[in-house]
Amino acid sequence: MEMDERKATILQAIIRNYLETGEPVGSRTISKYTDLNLSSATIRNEMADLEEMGYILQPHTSAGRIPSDKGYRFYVDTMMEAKDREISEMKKVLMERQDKLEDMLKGVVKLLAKDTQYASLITAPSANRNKLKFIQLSRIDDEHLLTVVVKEGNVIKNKVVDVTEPINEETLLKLNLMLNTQLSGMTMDEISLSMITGLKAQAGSHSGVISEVIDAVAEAISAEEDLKVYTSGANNILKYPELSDNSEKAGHLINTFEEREGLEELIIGGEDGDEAIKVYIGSENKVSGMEDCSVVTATYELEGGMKGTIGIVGPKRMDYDKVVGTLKSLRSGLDDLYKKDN
Amino acid sequence: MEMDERKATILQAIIRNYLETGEPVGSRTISKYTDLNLSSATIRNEMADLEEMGYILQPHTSAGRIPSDKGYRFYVDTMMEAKDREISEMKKVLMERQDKLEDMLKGVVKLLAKDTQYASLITAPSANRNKLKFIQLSRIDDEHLLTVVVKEGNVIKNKVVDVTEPINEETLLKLNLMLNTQLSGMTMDEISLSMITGLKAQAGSHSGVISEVIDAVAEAISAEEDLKVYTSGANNILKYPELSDNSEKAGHLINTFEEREGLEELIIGGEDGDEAIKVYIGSENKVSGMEDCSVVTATYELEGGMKGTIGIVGPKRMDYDKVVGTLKSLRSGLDDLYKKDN
DNA sequence: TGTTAGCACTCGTTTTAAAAGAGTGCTAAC
DNA sequence: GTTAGCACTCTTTTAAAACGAGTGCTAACA
Repeated sequence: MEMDERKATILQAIIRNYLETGEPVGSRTISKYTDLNLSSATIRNEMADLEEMGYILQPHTSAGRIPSDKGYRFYVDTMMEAKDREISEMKKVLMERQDKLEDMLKGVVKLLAKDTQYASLITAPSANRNKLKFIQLSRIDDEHLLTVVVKEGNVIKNKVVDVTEPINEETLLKLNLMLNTQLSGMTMDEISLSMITGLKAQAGSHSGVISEVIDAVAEAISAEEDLKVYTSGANNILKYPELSDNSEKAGHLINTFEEREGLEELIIGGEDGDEAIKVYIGSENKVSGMEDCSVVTATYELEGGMKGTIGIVGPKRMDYDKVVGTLKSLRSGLDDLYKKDN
Repeated sequence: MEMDERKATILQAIIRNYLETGEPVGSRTISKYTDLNLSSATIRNEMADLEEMGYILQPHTSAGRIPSDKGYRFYVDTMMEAKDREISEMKKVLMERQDKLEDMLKGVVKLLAKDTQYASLITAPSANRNKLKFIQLSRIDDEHLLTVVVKEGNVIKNKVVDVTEPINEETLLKLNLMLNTQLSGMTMDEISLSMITGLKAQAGSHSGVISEVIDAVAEAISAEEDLKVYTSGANNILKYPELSDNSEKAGHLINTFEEREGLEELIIGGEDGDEAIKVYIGSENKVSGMEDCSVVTATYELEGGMKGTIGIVGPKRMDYDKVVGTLKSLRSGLDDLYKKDN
């Protein structure tokens, strides 16, 4: 048995209808819905075929059909008609140009959740190339030293280092000079153990401080840490019975969003293909507890190679066309904006 | 009519029972529950009195009674028997002494939610006295200057300042010296407009930079901003029908926890009385959407006068004894720990 | 050979009625 | 002041019936 055009039309009609209503759809409905002019009996035959082929399922004997994961996949891959959507409200948020990136991201994710009615997340853009721009040691008081690490892209990290004996201003100047001469422009990988040993030797009695400073640098430079995630609309999960009926699972999902733990899984690992927008249906995504969800992700890029990800999590019957369209628009919106005025 | 001892005993029994079961409690139950040796009929009379006095309510004619807000309040104020609870698991988290305060707080709030089965929040400790310790300007590149502001308690803030024309190292040194001489040790209030004007004058052609730096200082020093809130267990709300039945309201609550907005309301404004642990029942707390909840808050203090708040949000029939006991223990746990080894 | 009308059958959902049960308030007696 | 008893109220539970959406199959049709 193979998928011919008529079967595809019927499958599409079934999915469209199910996305709208959330109810299993029967042959009679399709018979009227499509302009194929076929009787419900004929549709029934075709539906039996589609079921056999694995594109649709019957929840129970006397019910209509619902799409299977395979069915959704087919739809998304070949039948979807994503139109770019107007996202004027979000553009407005972008335009207001909060001086704090954080506020902007919070605003966007909130509007996204409101607009789509699905749970949403966004990660702060981060540069891949984690080069050290410069280091600055300053004396806070006799026991504490402040280490400021500035990375490429002007990302700043601080760490307070305890010192056992006071360090005078002169030594500090020397240390600063030494550190910057040797380390600026380096990436994590390029800082070798021998360099560290060398630095310590040069630092003489202050080698302990150097160790701590190097630690601070390592911490600052390792990309993983500051993958900040903002979320909104976890409560939308309650709106979809297929997700909220099992309150155990629903709670787990909500918790994931509240604590933002494990969400990285959604976002990484998708770097291989260069498709900017990706759809994961049901068990296609690996985050535990999200087997009944679909996830759509989009990567966006700001000037300077800063990349971030936007994600939408909803029921499998999410409105793929709409979501993909929205993300597409939002993506280019973010890009444009930053290219223009920064 | 006034509250005599017997009425109080009965009221207590009603509340205790209702906290356990969540069901309206009838006269017969109380007759057996207490050791007053009274028949259900007598209890009924007393209950009628208690209802008239406003301590209990009848959801409908043929149902038992449930406590009113006034009833809960009476219970909490005069009848509660909070015992300090063993919070060994949390102590363990504290002991492990995450080098990051953030991780520690996340751990604590998570365990707290798990232990109590209510939604929980904790704010990062912050010093009240927002004195400036020192300022450091550094050159990032020709267009950017880094401002590092260190506050009392070694809290650090950064800001990148755009400059129109390059500033050389020498000028930078001068500016640094100038700023620190004049500003360190100051609080927000003490930095007057005349001082700022003076600084600008001294800075000559770089007065623009000074303005920006002052802005950074103002931003860093204003206490309000970095009231970081960590939450956990919002999903516990789903466990209590009285909160989750109205999924509109439940969603709103969950959203509040997810986005951590408006939670400050719970926490501030309670500074007046010096009771460390406070209980807000139902409409006693002002956060919108929490009329059906009770909130228990505790303030904790770390060395150096750093203060933070812990909060528990649950249904009005929350187990006050347990929650207050837990918070009491946790509070002293946090205190002890930091006093000991920092 | 593909399409369709017709019909028996399945199975979840809704409706309806009845019964059960929990609890009260009141009265009258102890 | 306390309590047994009883009628009454309202919700919850249970059971049964009716409904209805939808299917699969057969047989007839073009």
